Amino acid sequence: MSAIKLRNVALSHFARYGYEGASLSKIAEEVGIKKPTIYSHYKSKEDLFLSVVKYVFHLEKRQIFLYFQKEDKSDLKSKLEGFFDWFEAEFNLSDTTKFLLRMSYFPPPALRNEMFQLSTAFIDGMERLLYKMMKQHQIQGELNGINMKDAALAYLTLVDGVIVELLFAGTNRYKKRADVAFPIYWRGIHSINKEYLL
Amino acid sequence: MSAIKLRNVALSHFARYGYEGASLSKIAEEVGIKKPTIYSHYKSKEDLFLSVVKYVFHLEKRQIFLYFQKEDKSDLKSKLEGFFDWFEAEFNLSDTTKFLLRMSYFPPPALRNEMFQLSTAFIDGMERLLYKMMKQHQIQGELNGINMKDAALAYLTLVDGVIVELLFAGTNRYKKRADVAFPIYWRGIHSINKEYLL
DNA sequence: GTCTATAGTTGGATAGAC
DNA sequence: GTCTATCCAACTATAGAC
Repeated sequence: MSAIKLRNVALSHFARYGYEGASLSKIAEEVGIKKPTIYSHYKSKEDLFLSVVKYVFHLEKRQIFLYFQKEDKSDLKSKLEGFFDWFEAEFNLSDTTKFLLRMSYFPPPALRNEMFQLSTAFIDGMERLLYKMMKQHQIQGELNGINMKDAALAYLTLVDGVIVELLFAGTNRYKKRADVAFPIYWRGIHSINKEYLL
Repeated sequence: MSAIKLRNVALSHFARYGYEGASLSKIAEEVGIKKPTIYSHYKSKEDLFLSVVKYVFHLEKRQIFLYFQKEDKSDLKSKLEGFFDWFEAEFNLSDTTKFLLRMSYFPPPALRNEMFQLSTAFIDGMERLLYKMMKQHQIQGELNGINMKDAALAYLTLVDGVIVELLFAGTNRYKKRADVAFPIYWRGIHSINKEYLL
């Protein structure tokens, strides 16, 4: 009954080597079973992959939701700013995020449509979550006169821009980007001075 | 003498299917030659790949340099803002950018170090190019009191955040991100009002 | 559920004729 | 430079014993 371990090892291999680059032999080897045993759990490589995909999307959504729900940093700025540190820790802890990013950006061609729908739904969910949260802080007076939908979308853009640096340039450059770009974003959504609109 | 066509087809296949997913048989088929003929041009798949990599980095650097050098939009804001439209056109025209992004984010494991160095150098070059250009506009008085290195880095972060949306969500969402996030960035680097620093 | 054995295909790569 | 023919290793997947 190594179904869970199998899924976790598969996740890690897909994240590191891609769908085509991942080998069922090597996955089985790391799990400690023989290759044909995989087929008693999943009927094909695609089946295994899709199982991992669904698991990862569910997990990631939940994790991010929990982060923003936490009460220890109750003001919005701390939450948005602190997200980068939290994310880096998550990223280094497991391969789920790397898997999610890789398979969203470059899905196996045969599963392109399914992946597109899943990742679009995921991003939409993030946008709604952020929007809802920012709206609450607007009522509390922290974000007067700001277009919340734009602010949420721009924040997601910022997050993506910082994260891709983590993918291939490592922790140091990631942190630098976050430290530099977030304050500019934060000032950008607050400066409603018309002088700067053109 | 189909060396150039071979390189272009290989580029397109690596971009769409990844290093492992690309097949020399299929590449040869699309070129209109037989598979062993590839080996009269390149001594291995890795060799073909690295040849494409160097070509693409050279090309991309040159393209971006030329865009920012152009004189038709001489003010900085137009250039930074117009980059997104220009980039989208480039992206849809060929697979070079997709190749570059894919192989920078998720290089073939055996070539991880080489790719890391190449993409780091590329990004550094972009940062210097932007910094230099912004510095000129600062002298002209367009960007008073702004930390140029930070502004350049934040702009690259913005660009990356917008581009990744193009990778998997398509043109519409890409444009939306650019339209929403750029003005916030632009205001962010201009609002030196200390009220918004904390 | 897990194994051994193996089918069937495709992968990258080479030898040698033209 | 391009081909045919071929090699060998690796892949996904299946059959059938335990």
